[in-house]
Amino acid sequence: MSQTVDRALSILPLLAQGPADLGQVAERLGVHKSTALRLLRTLHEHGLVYRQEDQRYRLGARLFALAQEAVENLDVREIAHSHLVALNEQCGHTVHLAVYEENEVLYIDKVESRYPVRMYSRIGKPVAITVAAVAKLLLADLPEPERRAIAERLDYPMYTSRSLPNAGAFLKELAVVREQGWATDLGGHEESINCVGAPIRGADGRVVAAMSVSAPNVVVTAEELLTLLPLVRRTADTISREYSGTTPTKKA
Amino acid sequence: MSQTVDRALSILPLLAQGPADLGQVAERLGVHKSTALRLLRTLHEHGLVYRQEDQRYRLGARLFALAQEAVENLDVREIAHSHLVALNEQCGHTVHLAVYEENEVLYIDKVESRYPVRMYSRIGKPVAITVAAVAKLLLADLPEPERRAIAERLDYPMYTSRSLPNAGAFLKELAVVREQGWATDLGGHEESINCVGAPIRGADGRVVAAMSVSAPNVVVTAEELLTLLPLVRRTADTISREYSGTTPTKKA
DNA sequence: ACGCCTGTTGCACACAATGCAACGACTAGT
DNA sequence: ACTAGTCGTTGCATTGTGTGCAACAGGCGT
Repeated sequence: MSQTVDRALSILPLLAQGPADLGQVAERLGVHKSTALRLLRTLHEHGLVYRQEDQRYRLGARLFALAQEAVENLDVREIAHSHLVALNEQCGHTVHLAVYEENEVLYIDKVESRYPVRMYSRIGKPVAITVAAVAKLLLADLPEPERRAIAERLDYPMYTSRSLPNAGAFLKELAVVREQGWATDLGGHEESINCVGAPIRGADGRVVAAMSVSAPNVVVTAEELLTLLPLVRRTADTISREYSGTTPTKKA
Repeated sequence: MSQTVDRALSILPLLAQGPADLGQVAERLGVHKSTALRLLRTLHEHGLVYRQEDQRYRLGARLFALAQEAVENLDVREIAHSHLVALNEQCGHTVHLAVYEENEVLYIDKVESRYPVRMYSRIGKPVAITVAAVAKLLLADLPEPERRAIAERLDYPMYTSRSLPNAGAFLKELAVVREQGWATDLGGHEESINCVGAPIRGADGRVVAAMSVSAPNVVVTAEELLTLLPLVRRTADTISREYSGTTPTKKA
């Protein structure tokens, strides 16, 4: 809608791929160097880009601070956190919390496994949307047309032989998840990693977040992990209750 | 430098404090509602703001993703990480990695303590700049005029009775740190928490990052923590060497 | 049904962002 | 050492683009 801002913001994902110098930025934006310079300067003043010693630009510090403040303002996250920690202390495995937003599913909290073998993931990282247990839970709750639209639009990378291969299989899986009220990912993303997840619901019953417990085969088998399901569901329900009871608006 | 972009970017920190509706945004920017609307729309298209059900705006998902990609592109962090993990496995305490950028010191990596009592911190969060060991290390290496300028400009909150109270004391402490090549924070931020830190240097000898080990009194006394100093310094030096040896530009 | 509040759209005007060209700093090549 | 080339930076005229206004639409409460 606003050309100038649009151009300026396009610089961010560009720099996310790695540092770039003025010429590169100007070229990839399709604008004159002087224009790119001014945009970069403005971004710089706001701390969103940083100029390193070799004069190239990269993303700046304030971006972290912003993302940080943003994530801390999410009510679900704040309420859920202590419960996730408690769950982790009981079972010892990695616990994740995720939300759906604008066609993306992303982790907003994580409690690390206490076992030496950890799975790689990080808060803020987009989730493997077609296979992760939390993604299934979040998408399964969307209104039917939107769910279908997204399913059609997605790519279905075969991370492993057990990844869901296409929109049909995915939608079918979502139907199952929706029906049973919990979800799994048994080696669909990483051959040796399994997850069990449950949804967190708001006062109106809509799914607002999803949580899961993940563990590699070498620590517990899929069957053993599934025995944790009642515990996971109970934790999710506890969080749901607490979340629903919250006064809608908090502080200023 | 660019008015439009400037205004648009000013919205981000504003929303970081919490969700706001169109009117509030327009008012706090000092522009017409229609202007604010267009700016917000542009931000929205880029995923930087999200419109929640009650129509209010808050920071969006892509912000996380950007911050995430950004932090993963930092060479120091990538190189240091495995060493930090190794150090954590040896001593069991929380290990931090921080950098200085544009008047701010911020954590860019962290390995959690294996002890049940953990200190609160989060990567992306600005560091308590006047007391943290890593902050002292990073500021101590700045050229004298800049160091002095920053010291004068800072606030000196008395987190505890052992916090550094003013610019004079701070600069004196920095001189000591600079001289000895390591730093501590003994209860200057949280009464019961101590840290020992060491600098990581680039090929030219300049400090590019700083690392520290933190532990609460209830786990180890300050004296015991100080016995880890040689280990911390050795780790920092190892990282420095590896970092200096890196080819300046990596991949595309 | 009415008024009030908030978000949204179309439009004319003015200003602010743009591209150009010239300059300065720095590197590399001969 | 001089030149040719590259890259970042600045001042300026031109116009395109962002702006505020005023009118409209939709929701909510009374």
